[in-house]
Amino acid sequence: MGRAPTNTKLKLLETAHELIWRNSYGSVSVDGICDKANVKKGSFYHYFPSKADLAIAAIEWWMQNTIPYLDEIFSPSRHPIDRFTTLIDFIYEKQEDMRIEYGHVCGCPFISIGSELAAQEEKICQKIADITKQKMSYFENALRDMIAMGLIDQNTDVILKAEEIYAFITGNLMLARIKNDLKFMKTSLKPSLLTLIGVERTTETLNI
Amino acid sequence: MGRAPTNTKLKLLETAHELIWRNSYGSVSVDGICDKANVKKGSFYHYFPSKADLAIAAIEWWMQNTIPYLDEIFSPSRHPIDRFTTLIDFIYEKQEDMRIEYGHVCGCPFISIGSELAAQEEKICQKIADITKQKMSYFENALRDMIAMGLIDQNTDVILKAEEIYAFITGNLMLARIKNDLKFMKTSLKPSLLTLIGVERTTETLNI
DNA sequence: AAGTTATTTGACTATTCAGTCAAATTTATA
DNA sequence: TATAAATTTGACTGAATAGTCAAATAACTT
Repeated sequence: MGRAPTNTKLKLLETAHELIWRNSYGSVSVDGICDKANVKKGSFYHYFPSKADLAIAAIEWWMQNTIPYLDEIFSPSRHPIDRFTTLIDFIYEKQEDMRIEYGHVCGCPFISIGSELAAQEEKICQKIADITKQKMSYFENALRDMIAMGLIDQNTDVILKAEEIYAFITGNLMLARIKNDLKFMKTSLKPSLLTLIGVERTTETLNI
Repeated sequence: MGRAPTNTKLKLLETAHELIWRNSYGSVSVDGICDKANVKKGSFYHYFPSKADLAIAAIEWWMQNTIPYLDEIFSPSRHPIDRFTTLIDFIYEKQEDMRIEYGHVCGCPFISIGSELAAQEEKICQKIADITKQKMSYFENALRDMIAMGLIDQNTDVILKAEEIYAFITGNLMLARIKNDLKFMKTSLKPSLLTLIGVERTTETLNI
């Protein structure tokens, strides 16, 4: 009984996420999203009570989308140093793809939107804070393995170190977006990150 | 002959900068800026050809405002490690003041606005890239002194290291804004930054 | 085919937005 | 006091904005 669900909601999520990531929350209108998604405005408000709610849903959807990749990259079967270097490769490739397709480095959608709406949308901040914690837990997990393997200082505070790593990568993504330039990310981010983590030079140059 | 200049332009710069820093470029309207500055819209467009031009001028004005502080903090008469620790103190205090006054951690205005307008306003990106370079030159200068004093590895690439430092601080400011939380910045940023720079533990714990 | 339900439509508000402009006003100089 | 020049004003435009809603439609079940 009743009509089957359509893919309209998903189309809206995808379109909104892409437009907001490339541009900004403030510069993307509901009309613009609807046009690009070939959806009428009435349908939009059938699925989402407001523009802000769509943005939150799009972020949530994107994170769910990302988790399988993180699970693979941070697989316990992978050498912990390799997890971080693979993460950097993954981030770089995505950024480079988008730069080629859209003509602009796009950075991290969570951080860009979070910063833009930090003072306006409490809910969005909470959501992004949750995502941040979730991502850092991957780092913490890898750092614990590194301690167990004697790769880094036994007294490393993994919570703190994970936050440092996250801030470092975040900062690099922001600067890459503003400068529209992936040079640093391509050539220097990986060794810089390993130094930050505290991996010994000898291990680092083994190119694991 | 003719009428003397007034402080209207400055009032607009100050007001725009404060509102955009606290909120975002997209969420602040010309009307909002004019109301808060007690200036009529006609006057606004007498001084600035567009909203985007005001934003650029406000950023430029704020950087000019900041330079004397940077000059003092990075004075060659100061111990180079002390320059960085003083910078962190300076940043933290400003952020804490704003958090108390406005109820929200505000982060770095240059980076927030730059990220928001990265895909829309070429001019603003160029301006912020210039500011970034200018700030990093303070770091490079201090790093060279540190090499000369034997405080860090003689083979340190100061250009690269300055970029790392800038990204690290930037990332921390972004996360502080999104989480509305200065804990990490208050207690951990300083030691983390010194580790990133590569200062020996012994020197670090001297609390210079 | 009839009934049920979610989905889609398009026309509709009311507000806010950036930007315009000619006229009025202020303040300085000569 | 007359003149000159920058400054200020307020009313205006036209477009874009987020959001509403009743009616139409599509697709599924029985």
